[in-house]
Amino acid sequence: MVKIGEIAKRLGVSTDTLRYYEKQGILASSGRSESGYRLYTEQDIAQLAFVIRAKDVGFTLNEIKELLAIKVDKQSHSCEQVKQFTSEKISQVERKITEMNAILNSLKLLHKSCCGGDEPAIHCSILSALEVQNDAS
Amino acid sequence: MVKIGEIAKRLGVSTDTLRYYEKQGILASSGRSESGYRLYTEQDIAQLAFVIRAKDVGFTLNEIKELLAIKVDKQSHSCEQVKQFTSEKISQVERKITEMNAILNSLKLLHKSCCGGDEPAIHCSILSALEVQNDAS
DNA sequence: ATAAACCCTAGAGTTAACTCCAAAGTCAAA
DNA sequence: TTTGACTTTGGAGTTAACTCTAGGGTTTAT
Repeated sequence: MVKIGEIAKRLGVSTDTLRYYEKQGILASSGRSESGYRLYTEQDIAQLAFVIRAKDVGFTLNEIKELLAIKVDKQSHSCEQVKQFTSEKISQVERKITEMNAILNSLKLLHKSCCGGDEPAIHCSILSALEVQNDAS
Repeated sequence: MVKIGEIAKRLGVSTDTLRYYEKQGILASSGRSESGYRLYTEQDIAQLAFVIRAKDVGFTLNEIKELLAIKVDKQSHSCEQVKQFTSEKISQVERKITEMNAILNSLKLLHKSCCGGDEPAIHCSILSALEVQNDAS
């Protein structure tokens, strides 16, 4: 059980952010000390790491909340609901990966062909790189 | 040369957003009509498509502006600068793709193992899926 | 035992990225 | 020719996700 400052430092976020996430229902601490300090478990840290990763690749906190909320039990979601929801999210992530790869290819093309020594620098902007891709497709 | 409404509809953004992007130096129209209407070329549309894609995968407008600004000419950037900058961005995108794949794997695991009929539903949350991944690594 | 470094809450302030509004000019169709 | 759908500008308003401040309690190192 670690205090808020420790987990903040370990994951590179501010303590304010952690309290904000708690308020938003993203990540509550597992408990409190006698004096009211938040105490986090390793599980909490794993969850927070997931949140940060998901945020970094463009998910909103609300979407992340939905992801974290996936559970199968009597009260909340049925199996079917979970299957459906995860399917949608899988497609969404796969689409993002595709888009990311397109951007990556543009950048690589740019990196490779821009300054080719004697050759004319024809592909020296993202846009010209994009054009080449479009031509190729 | 198409008007702002046309390009907005084709790319699924609002005309307000396009004017906002212009103000931010992300994408200016190629010209204006007699009456002052913004006119866009197919090139502009390609550029805007890139902007939208980059935004969708988590780049900020400022980062996108940097990407679009890459050019090699006497006035602006040297070859070395471009090489350096694109290298950094390539690493960044590759890291994002890795993170995205981690999330994708969690989701797939969840999708596959959550509702396995008779078997107990052990991997029924992102967190338990994450744990399995951590155990495996 | 006291200063420094930590933690608490409530609420105000900030930034990015839109989004909306008012007032007015332009264009195509009936 | 006038109605309706477009466009213009400038500026105000909104939302998400923090970030900061004030005023206080707690822990730890010296």
